[in-house]
Order: sequence, then structure tokens, then C-alpha cells
Amino acid sequence: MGVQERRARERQELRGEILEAARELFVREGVDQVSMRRIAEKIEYSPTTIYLYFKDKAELIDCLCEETLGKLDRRLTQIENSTPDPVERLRRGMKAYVEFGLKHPNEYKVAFMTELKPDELAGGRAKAMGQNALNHTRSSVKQCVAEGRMHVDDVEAAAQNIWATIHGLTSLLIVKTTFPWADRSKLLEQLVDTHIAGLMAERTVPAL
Amino acid sequence: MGVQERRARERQELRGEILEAARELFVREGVDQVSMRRIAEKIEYSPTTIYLYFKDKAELIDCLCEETLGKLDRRLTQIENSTPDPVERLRRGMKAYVEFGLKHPNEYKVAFMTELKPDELAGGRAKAMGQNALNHTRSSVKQCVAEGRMHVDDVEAAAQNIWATIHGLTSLLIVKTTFPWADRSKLLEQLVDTHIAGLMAERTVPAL
DNA sequence: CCATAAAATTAACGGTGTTATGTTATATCA
DNA sequence: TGATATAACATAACACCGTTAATTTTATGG
Repeated sequence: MGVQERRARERQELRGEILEAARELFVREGVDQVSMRRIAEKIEYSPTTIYLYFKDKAELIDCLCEETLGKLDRRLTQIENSTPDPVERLRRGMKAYVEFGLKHPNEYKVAFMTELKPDELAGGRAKAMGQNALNHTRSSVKQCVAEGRMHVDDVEAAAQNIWATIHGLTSLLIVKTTFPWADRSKLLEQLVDTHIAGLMAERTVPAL
Repeated sequence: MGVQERRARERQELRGEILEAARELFVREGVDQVSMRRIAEKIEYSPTTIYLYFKDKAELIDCLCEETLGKLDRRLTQIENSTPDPVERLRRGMKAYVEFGLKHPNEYKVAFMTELKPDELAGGRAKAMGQNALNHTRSSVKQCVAEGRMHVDDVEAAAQNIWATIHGLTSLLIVKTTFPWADRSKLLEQLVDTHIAGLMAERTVPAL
């Protein structure tokens, strides 16, 4: 009897259709323009059917973002494995992060620019996954310090600040589209250079 | 006689009441929890009356944010006038910026973490005002370069990157409230130190 | 063929921003 | 003073939204 398997497969198929339809709306128009009714119309099902496959809209969007965030994680892992020099690794990772954000602005917004409400404690897998980028950063910083190429008294704080730095550029470029920015690649290059130079120059106790 | 003045005054009074009621909701619960109906209930008027005083919700929120953003601008001006040393001025300005954002998270979100839709071209005075922070930064950087204390080939890009850096920390701290952050003041101190150290260390053409 | 379970739909609730249409109070002028 | 114009405010309604409950349709196993 393969009937159960078939049903499970059909279930997954429709689930996939929902995600596909939602993704199309989401990447083009952003999370606010995704509505259960619009998704339903695209797949030609009733709006409430979606609730048989996803707990609510937040979970649906979370699924979409998690998939995309996975790309960032894999890219960072790839860089990690292919770049032995920790400083260069950090450099490449930072650039890859910003480029990722600019390539997937709507996913980036959900993962890094909105807070999950306290009631949906379990949710936010995409957000959790996004924060994983920090793990890559931390390990690189640790190695830099171990090799004596950076002088920071607090590795954790340094890693968090690297994250803050690249997130700052990413999010501003996403949100302030009409602002007269300097050339993007120059901006990114300079930001990475400056921050890393700062980390390599700094003394632990500057004034004594 | 004087009836017109009185009416204008009463008009302004009600306008003020609307703003006050809206602000209370806004600062406590955020922009999404502000609704015309809730404001109306608080001031004991019908929801649609608000539209006689504000074009729409966006304009109302914009008003609230603009007021608050003014505080940031004045603070930065104050620092500018009271801190002759441009490096120290930059330092203080950056710290003041982050502290402002953490003190007024909802206003900060509207001004710096959301994009205005293209249809509301005129609106977004708060956002425009917020971007004014960059002007303070730019002038300080310019002076640093003029005094030979920083070596950057592009002042505009450097200023924009300073903005990006502090915005990054500010916005992440606002949004990722449950994240295990290092000590805030240490984070901020280190971020400012690192970036400024990078700007002071850097050579214009590093590799040649 | 029928009972059962699964899947999908319809109806409805309470909420949103906003517009068009009424109503009421106030000020001006004959 | 009383009619009229006008400004201020309210009611009703539109088109959405996310979500839940109740209901119907569809497919399965006996």
C-alpha cells in the first residue's frame, strides 16, 4: 500500500507550491505585500488551506528566509574552508555578507532588521540561523589573535562589532535607496579595510 | 474679532492632543501598535477626525519622529560646538548617536530602519532630518584629514562608513534584544576605538 | 455501498487605513 | 433676532488583513 506515501508526497507538493507562490510575492514585494489571500489566489486554493500546512504567516515567511539564509551560511563555510589566512578570511566573509544582504534584501530584513515578538519564542529559525554568521566571524578573530595579528582584549566583543559594522552598511544600503551613496564597492572595500586596520593596530590598553 | 485666532489656536490644541496620544502609544508599543482608532479612543474623538489634522498615519508618525530626531541633531550640534578636537568630536558624536538610538528605539526604527515608499515622495521629513547626522560626521572627518590626523582618499565615503558603523551597532542592539551581547558600553567603546584607529592608521594607497 | 477520516471550503470575527456622506455646532450677515 | 454659510466632527462604508470555527467535499478502507 503506497497510498500513505503518495498522500505524504502530495502534501509536500502542495506545501512546496505554497512556498513557491509566497516566495514570488515575497522577494518581489516584501513581507508586507505577502498576504494569505494573495498566496491562495496564486495557487488556486482557499486562503485557510494554507493553515493546514503552516501554523501562521510568520512561520511561512520564516521558512522562506531560512532557506535563503542557508545560502549565506554555506557561502561563509566555503570561504572558511578555502581561505587559510584568517585576516583574508575575515575580509572575504565580510564582503560576502554584505553582498548577500544586497542580493536578498527582503530575507535580510526579516532575519536582521525586525524583532520577533516574545510570543513566538519557538519561531525565528531564520533569525537564529542568521546569527550563526557570527560564529564564523568569531573563529576567524580568535585565530587572528592567536597568531598575534590582532590585539583585542575581548574576542567576543570584537566579533560582535565586526557583525555590527557590516550589518550597518548592508541595512543602510537596503533601506536608504535614494540616498546619494558613494560607490558601493568602494564603500564596502573601505569599510572592511578600515575596521580590520583598526583591529590590527589597536593596543589592549591604549592610554596608560 | 480674534475669533479666527482662537479657532487657529484650538485647532493647534487638538492637533497637539492627537500627537500626544499617538506618541504615548508609539513610544510604548511601536508604530504597528499605533492605530487611528486607538488614538481616537484616547482623545475621545472619532477616528476620521484625525484626518482633518494629518494627511494620513504616515504623516502623523513622521511628525512624532521629526520632533525626536531634532533632539539628536541638537545634541550633535552641541557636541560640535563644545569639542574643538575633531577626533574627540567624532568619538563623542558616534557615542551620542548610538545612545540616542537606544533611548528612542521606535523613532530610530522609523527614521533609519524602514524605507519610505516611492509614492510618499514628499513625506519622510524625519528620515531626511536623520540623514542630517551625516553632515556633522562629514565636517569632522574633513577637519581630521585637513589636520593630517586621518588619511582617507574619499572623505564622503569615510563619513558614510562611520554612519554605517554606528548604525549597525545601534540597530542590532535594538532588534536583537535576546542576543547574548557583550557589555553594551564596552561594545560601543571598542567599536568607536577600532574604527577611528583604522581611519587614523590607514594609508591612501596601501598596496603599491 | 457505507462509514470514517482527511482535506478543503465557506462564513465569520475582529482588526486595519482610508474615503464619502451625513450631521451638528458655530460664526457671519440681513 | 433669524436665516445662511461654513467649519468641525461623526457615521457608514470600502477594501483589505490574519486567523478561527463550522461545514462541506473528497478519498480511503472495510
